[in-house]
Amino acid sequence: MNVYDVLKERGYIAQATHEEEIRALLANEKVSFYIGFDPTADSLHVGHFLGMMVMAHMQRAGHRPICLIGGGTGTVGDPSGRTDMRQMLTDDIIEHNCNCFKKQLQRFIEFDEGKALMVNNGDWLRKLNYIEMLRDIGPHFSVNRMLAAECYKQRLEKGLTFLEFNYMIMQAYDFMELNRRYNCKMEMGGDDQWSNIIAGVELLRRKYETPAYGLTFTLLTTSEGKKMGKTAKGALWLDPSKTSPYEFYQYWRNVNDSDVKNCLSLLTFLPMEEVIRLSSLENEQINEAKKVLAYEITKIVHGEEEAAKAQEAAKALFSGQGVLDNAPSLKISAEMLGSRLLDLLVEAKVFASKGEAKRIIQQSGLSLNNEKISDIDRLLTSADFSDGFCMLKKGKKKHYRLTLSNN
RNA sequence: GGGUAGGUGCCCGAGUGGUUAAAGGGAACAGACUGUAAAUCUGUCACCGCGAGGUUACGAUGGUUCGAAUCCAUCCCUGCCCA
Repeated sequence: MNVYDVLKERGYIAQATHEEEIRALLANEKVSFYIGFDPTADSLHVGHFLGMMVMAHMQRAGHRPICLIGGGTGTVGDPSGRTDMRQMLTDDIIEHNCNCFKKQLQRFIEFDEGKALMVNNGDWLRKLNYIEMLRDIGPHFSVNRMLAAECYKQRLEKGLTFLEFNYMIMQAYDFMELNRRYNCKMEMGGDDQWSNIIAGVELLRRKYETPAYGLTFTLLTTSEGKKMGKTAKGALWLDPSKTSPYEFYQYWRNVNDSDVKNCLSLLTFLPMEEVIRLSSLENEQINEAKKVLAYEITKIVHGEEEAAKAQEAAKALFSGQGVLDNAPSLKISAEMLGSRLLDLLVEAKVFASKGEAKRIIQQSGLSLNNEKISDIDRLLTSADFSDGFCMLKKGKKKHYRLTLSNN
């Protein structure tokens, strides 16, 4: 089966510059294609993960992914679809973030034997000569056309700086450079990148009359159209120290019924028949599908062992069976015993402030060893511990396994 | 550079001297109902305090006033129009 059809069947594809030609191209030759990742944070998140899934499908089909790290474009910041300007990052932060991205990408894409490439656009963008660059590619861009691009729509109302306006040109330049260096023929990206992608495709076609293609994939949104992968704390990160495998697992375990199918087909490698079977389960049966979904994604992102641990912990916490060893834990210093539970939990960042803690306790949202705490002055004592731990529950779903430490 | 409209809590947005920790909406959080779902309903939603109360907050800094998010000055930032 042609990868194009695989991608289409699984619901990845949003827009393509030349649908039939791309289909034929992917069927007939091994194609080098690229996806760019701008180093806006020190970890990739679920949005990036979707792109990596696309890369993985393409790689499995024999094509060559080029992961482009935006060490150059990251200095400018992509205004696409945004209402405000991105915070300008310092060179040090950008470099650090690039390194973090590199490490994470290596976990998902197979780089051995030239099966994939990882390059940084800082290598060429940062040493460009302004006049030369302008004269080289400037004539191929129409400002009128650029201004009409969908990606600037929001910003034309709120204000767009020249710095950011140039982002599109830099991205187009990247495609040209990758085409020259690695014979890269196609650029892929999230659908919000469509304008930037056609800019590159058109540049190559105009300037060199080279065939170039662009393909965008669906953005990961809920059935209500909201962005997926947002947690109370912010993004759902792929870095286990920023979002623990358990939290990660729980996120997917709790998606809406109506999003199960989409998530299964986009974020796991399960065969489509299985995706369809699971997502057509009804009522509480669909929980089975959610368990599979959570397990599968966690497995891809954090490995089988972590996925199993997360699943085990969830089972112990929510069904009361199995071992609690892998439940999210919290160490309490032994010498703090006898203090107010509330103070300890604020100290441990379970609550953002004492006010919040009190409120939750007053709303009966906190329980210790399955008993609701109603007294805000409740002390935590050794009597609460058995077998060296006690279980704390905040709200309906947040569990902590408290253990004692000696320092 | 000139004119003009603005900068309010996580976001949007009302408020133009005192009863305003600041309407309303959204998000979020807790509870009920459930399937670790959705929808719905109820409550909460700056910080400290058991409480009375206190502290900090409406772009920044200074000032007027018994009292300012609201008035004045200077500065910074943004939109629009003109050059």
